[in-house]
Amino acid sequence: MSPRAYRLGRRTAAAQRTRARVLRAARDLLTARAGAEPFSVDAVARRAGVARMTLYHQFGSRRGLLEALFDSFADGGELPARLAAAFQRPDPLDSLADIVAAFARFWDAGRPWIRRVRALGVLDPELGKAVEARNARRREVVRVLVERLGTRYGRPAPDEQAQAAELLYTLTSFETFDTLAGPGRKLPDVAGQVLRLARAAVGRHD
Amino acid sequence: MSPRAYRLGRRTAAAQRTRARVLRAARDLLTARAGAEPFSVDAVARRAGVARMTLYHQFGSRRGLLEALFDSFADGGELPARLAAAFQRPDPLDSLADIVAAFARFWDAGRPWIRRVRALGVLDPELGKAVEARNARRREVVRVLVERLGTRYGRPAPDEQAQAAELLYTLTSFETFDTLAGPGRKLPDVAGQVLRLARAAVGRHD
DNA sequence: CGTTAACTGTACATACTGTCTACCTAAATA
DNA sequence: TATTTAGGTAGACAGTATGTACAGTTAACG
Repeated sequence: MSPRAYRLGRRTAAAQRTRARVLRAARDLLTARAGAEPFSVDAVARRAGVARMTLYHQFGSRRGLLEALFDSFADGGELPARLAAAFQRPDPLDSLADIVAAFARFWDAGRPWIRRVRALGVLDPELGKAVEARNARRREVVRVLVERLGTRYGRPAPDEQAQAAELLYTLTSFETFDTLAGPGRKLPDVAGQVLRLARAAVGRHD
Repeated sequence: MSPRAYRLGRRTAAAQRTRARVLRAARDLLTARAGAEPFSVDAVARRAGVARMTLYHQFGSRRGLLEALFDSFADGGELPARLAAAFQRPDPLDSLADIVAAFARFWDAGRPWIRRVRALGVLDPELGKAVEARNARRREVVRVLVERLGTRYGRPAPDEQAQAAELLYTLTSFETFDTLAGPGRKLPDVAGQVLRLARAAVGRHD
């Protein structure tokens, strides 16, 4: 697909490396114990072992850093592959189960710091837009799924489909997972509970 | 030195009045369009028409102000009365419906600023404790309800009851309501959707 | 070798929190 | 009436944060 850029040069390579190091430091800092340490540009820079100016040079601003962090996580993970695999299932109810499980894994992997980035997104409207853009993808995923369910199991009224999509969107949200998981629930248990509700949301109970 | 007995009459009345004015200003500021204006102690003071020092004098700190704001909302509303009324219903399934409706109303009334206070609670662990304390009440509400449902409709295994309580806790959370309501859904519609899931959560489908 | 760009160091303007001190004023009390 | 008390105010201050400006260093690149 994309031709491998074999002439990219050591300069950009090094730049990408520091970029990655900074993002990792930012993630670690956000993950750190109970939010005791405030998330400041300076703290991230110190943790990454670079100058504060490097951050502004590379990300433009604190917000830019957070957006880049959010993007790196969303793109870097294996969520897209898992979602694609879920849609391969012949029975859309199986797809639903896989999708719920995929999001549960996804949220669980970055729980402590995703929670904070989202909180920052609520407080900073600009950052909030970036978060919302990611949510739009999930919204599309559930919309397509509901469509398939309608085709397979009999199509309900359009507004009922829309309602089902809204419910699935909410059930697969980070907030639902985070609240339900609480301080120490096991991942499969939580995913199972969400799936039960999700089946109810589309009118297919156990 | 014998501290003179100083019974407070009109003074506390006046103090309560400024207190209320400040809290109102804080609420309005948090509600203000899209969070454009940052929530600073100074901004609240200006909006309330008092000196910044008055806020520190009255609430101790920015966090104290936010906690007071949160408390004033929780205590001042009609939620407790509605919950009490809900528990009067003979059929616990009717109680469930009323409880869901009560929380939906409650969250809807302060949606724009509750969202921000909760975000601030995520970022500030101390403030988060205050928020969590309020959630503990709701947790107790759903626990008692699940207990009643078990008595009335046949008691499931203890861990199933615990799971049902967790689900109801999540479904009645602000985050669920806020996500589901989106930008422009009608309150009764959202409450109805949540109720459907809540009934599924306790094993009572339509 | 000269150019370019990542990276750095320092200084600076701005804004916010929180503390301190002194002060004014009106209510409450002796 | 005289005095105490507490709510509210004003200004200065320290500490920390973001973000900008600018000059400097270093190493890859043509």
